[in-house]
Amino acid sequence: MTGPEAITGPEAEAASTPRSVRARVRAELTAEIVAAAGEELAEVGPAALSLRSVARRLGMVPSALYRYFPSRDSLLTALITEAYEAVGAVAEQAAGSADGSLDRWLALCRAVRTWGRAHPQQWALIYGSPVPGYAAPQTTVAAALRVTLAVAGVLRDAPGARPPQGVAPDEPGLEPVVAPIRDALLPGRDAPTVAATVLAWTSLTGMVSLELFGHYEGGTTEFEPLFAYCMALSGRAAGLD
Amino acid sequence: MTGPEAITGPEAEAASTPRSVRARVRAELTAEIVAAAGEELAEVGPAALSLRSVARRLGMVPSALYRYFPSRDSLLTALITEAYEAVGAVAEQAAGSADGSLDRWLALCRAVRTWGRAHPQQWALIYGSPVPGYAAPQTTVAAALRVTLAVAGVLRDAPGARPPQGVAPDEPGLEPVVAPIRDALLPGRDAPTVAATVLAWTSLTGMVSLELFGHYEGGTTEFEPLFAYCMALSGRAAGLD
DNA sequence: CCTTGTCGTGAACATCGTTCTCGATTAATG
DNA sequence: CATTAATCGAGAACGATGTTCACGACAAGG
Repeated sequence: MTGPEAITGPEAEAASTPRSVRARVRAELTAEIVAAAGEELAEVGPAALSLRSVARRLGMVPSALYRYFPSRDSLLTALITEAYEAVGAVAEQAAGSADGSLDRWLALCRAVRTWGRAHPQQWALIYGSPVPGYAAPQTTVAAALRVTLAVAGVLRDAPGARPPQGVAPDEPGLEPVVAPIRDALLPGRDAPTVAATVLAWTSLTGMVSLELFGHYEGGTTEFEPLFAYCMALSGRAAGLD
Repeated sequence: MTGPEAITGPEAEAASTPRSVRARVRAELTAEIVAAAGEELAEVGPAALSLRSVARRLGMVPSALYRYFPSRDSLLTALITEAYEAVGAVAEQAAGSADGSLDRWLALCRAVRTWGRAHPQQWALIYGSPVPGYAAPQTTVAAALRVTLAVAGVLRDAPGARPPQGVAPDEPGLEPVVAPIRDALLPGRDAPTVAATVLAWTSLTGMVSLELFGHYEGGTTEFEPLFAYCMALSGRAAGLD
């Protein structure tokens, strides 16, 4: 439940400079395990990820893994944070390599979709249904925040904060729901803009999930133009230009 | 892979009038199994759904279930179609019990979300990540079409077919992607409207999934106003009024 | 040097999906 | 009605899974 730190003892290896030799080889092996688990994940998917096959891949005996991860769930946690960091990184990079808020948004969307198509199992791991008895620990929500922040970053320095078009009559009770999101991500925006931003982010993950999970069976034609058009639509609704 | 029909033999019980006594008790027991599996699903979720515990719940021995379902996957298939039918039914009913295309859309959205919150495991089963080695058979895609048709029905008799506001410059290559969707669901609409409809449907599933899968950690405040506002936004963008 | 803690091994347990054989019971046939 | 054929449930078995435990081998620190 708490990740590998729970069994490393008091040494608290701060990931930068493991003091003893023991601690360093331990850190290396831990990384190797995560890497092997990542390969296994990419092949068989999250639900079928078997601790024993990860051990086989490393030439270890299954019980040896328990010196590094207290359970299969904690190994999954490591993979989850890794996946969040990966998609967050490509989102940040894409958002930084374009000019104009709408183009930055579109670049981010394309990058996220490309990453998802390249790593469908990791996508399923973080945006699919949660694994059975798994409760997301704090470390994963922190990693998940990274990609959310990348999205918010694009929206934050939009030029106009132009209120979304087609605005519905003010929904009563919108304000209290929107307040925590605005404070965390989009200070100063009005409630409709924040809502439109949430909708844009939701559309992005929803569209990629629908495609990856096989809910779009409209043939083999290239999906990209529809995706780009829809993301442009949602971006404009959120005030991008 | 093919469902229970694969082992019932040539009698082809047409679900209406099982001829022999044997066939009737068989149909009843099959229904009981699906019901017990549904309860189990609601408690432990799709990935942890155990064929043995379903058998225990019924006081049977595990191997006995194989007289009715050739594998655990086929049992999952039955649950999947059942879930699709259920959410399709509530969507149809909600869409029929309101006037005005936007209000019908909002009623449908609220009904779908309510159903999802009441049956999160079934939601995960159909809109979450697909189970490991599972390939959706034809029967499930037919059932999935039902809710899609309900959505399209609302959009179809929208008054204006008013082109979505904030329309982006015509994306090249939009037309061929949109064509099969238009032919199947929204004959006569222009490409931007069809795209906005896809976006609206995506936003609905995406928003419910995000909420159910715990990706919205903005506190315990009531999510409903934000949901309703966002769905109104996406509905208007698709030309509803 | 010797103690202490870490690590890999191997056996074990409970659970899972699935297959098989074996009586028992029911439906169809002469 | 008697006999044959089909269906069904029970139970044992196989390989696989996650997890726990006791046991040695080894390095670190006093």
